[in-house]
Amino acid sequence: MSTIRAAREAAQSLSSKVQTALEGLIWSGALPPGARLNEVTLARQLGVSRGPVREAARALERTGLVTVILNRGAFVRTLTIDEAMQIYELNSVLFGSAAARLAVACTGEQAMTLRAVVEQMDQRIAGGDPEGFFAGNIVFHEQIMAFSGNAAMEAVYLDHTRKLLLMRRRSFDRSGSMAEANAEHRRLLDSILAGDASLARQQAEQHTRSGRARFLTAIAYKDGGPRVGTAAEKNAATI
Amino acid sequence: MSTIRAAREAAQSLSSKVQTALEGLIWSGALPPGARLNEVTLARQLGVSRGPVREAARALERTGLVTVILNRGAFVRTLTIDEAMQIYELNSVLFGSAAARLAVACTGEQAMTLRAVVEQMDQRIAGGDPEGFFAGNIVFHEQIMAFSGNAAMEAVYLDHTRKLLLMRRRSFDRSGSMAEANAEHRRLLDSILAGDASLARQQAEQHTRSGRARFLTAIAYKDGGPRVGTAAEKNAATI
DNA sequence: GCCGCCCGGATTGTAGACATTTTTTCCCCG
DNA sequence: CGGGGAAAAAATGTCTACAATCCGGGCGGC
Repeated sequence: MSTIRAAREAAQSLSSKVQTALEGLIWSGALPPGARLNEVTLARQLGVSRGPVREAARALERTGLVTVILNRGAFVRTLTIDEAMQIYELNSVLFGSAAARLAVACTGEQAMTLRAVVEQMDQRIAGGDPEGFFAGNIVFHEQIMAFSGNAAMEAVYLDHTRKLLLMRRRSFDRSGSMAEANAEHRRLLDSILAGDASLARQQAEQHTRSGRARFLTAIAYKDGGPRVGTAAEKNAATI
Repeated sequence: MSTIRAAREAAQSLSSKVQTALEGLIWSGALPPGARLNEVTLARQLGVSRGPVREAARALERTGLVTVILNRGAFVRTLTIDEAMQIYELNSVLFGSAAARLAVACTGEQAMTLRAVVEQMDQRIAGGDPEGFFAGNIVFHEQIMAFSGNAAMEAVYLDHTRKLLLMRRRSFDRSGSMAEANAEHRRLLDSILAGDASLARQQAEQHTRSGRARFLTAIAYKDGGPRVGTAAEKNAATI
């Protein structure tokens, strides 16, 4: 029956598979920000026709990964710092709301799950596994959103976090950031378990802001610093 | 040059026009919730090929108006009461955040605009123009979201409000609701102009909850009441 | 020497045709 | 007379072909 499940999952439309492939190409940098998605080239590379490629591109447009211009095609979206800041603010509100909700309605099982994730992240920090920590970090936030019980909020959070993830991976290069972030996770979890909704909301929002700060620091390191400051005119610098 | 502008606006892809047409069909009830979007029929009716219809349907899927199932097509989405409640909660958080932000950063021009909208709604209530009030109500909320200066939040709010609008129009059938809602608008605007972010957030959230209550009342009237209560098992009743 | 114009190549937008899946219908069997 | 199953019909998924549009290079005029 495992084969049945496999066959069932394999039976998704070509567009979906193409969409996943395109996400991978964007992720890996093979399609850098600003690049145009040439329909015939991509179709040939992926061994499909232009139709599925077009549908996948339009789907990616709705998720915000690309923008399409009439008669000119789809371009990999370049997120400005301003847009990233706005997404952080949005995520802050959503994550804070979810934490507050969870503080008054957290089950024992959920608490154990969250504790386990935090423990695991600590181990991965100690073991020098930044990729593992990164994955655990995502799980922690997504679990809290999922446990909050509002599917609409969760979907919005996931959508926007994915956009940020396109560039955020580098934010945790320094091990100090990871320990700092996980300490915040632990404090937030304590507040939730204590049932203090107001404190949990505040800590969740603060944690998101800290993540934003870590992200900006990483950007500054990467780009050499001065640019972030000088480009403040429009903050149009792509990341 | 007016002709140039007109030509420029007319020069949008067929998919966009088809999408608008489909939204209209769903809006008007010609495509009731649960109905399947027959590609060849719609294509024939609209005088285009299946391609644009498909693209429009996929676009509508991302906006949440339809859901598409592999090999079965696109169906007009049926929003459950649970989902509507979750969207109200999400909107409450977003609207509250925007109001709080606006309370500390509202310009004089923005204040005048909002005041004018509220005045206009009052006039339309007095003039017995529920459709006009309904439009003004949307403008008021969207203006606050726009003035808050976070495009990401605004986009999320608009997207989800549009889903609710599919059914919310009937919520204001009783004139008492309109007066009540506009009184809340006025109080919220006063808080914003007073610069009290905390109060503005609270009033904005409260206003959204009131809107949810008005909506539930309208639903109860429409469906005869008992169903909402008994269907609480899964709240799967479509609206 | 520079600007504007025109034309060819390339690319996207749309239409129509074929393949695959789903749904419906109808017949046969119990 | 009701239910199961197979075949036909219909609908979607995908592919190929054609039309409209946009970008870059070269030419002529000022």
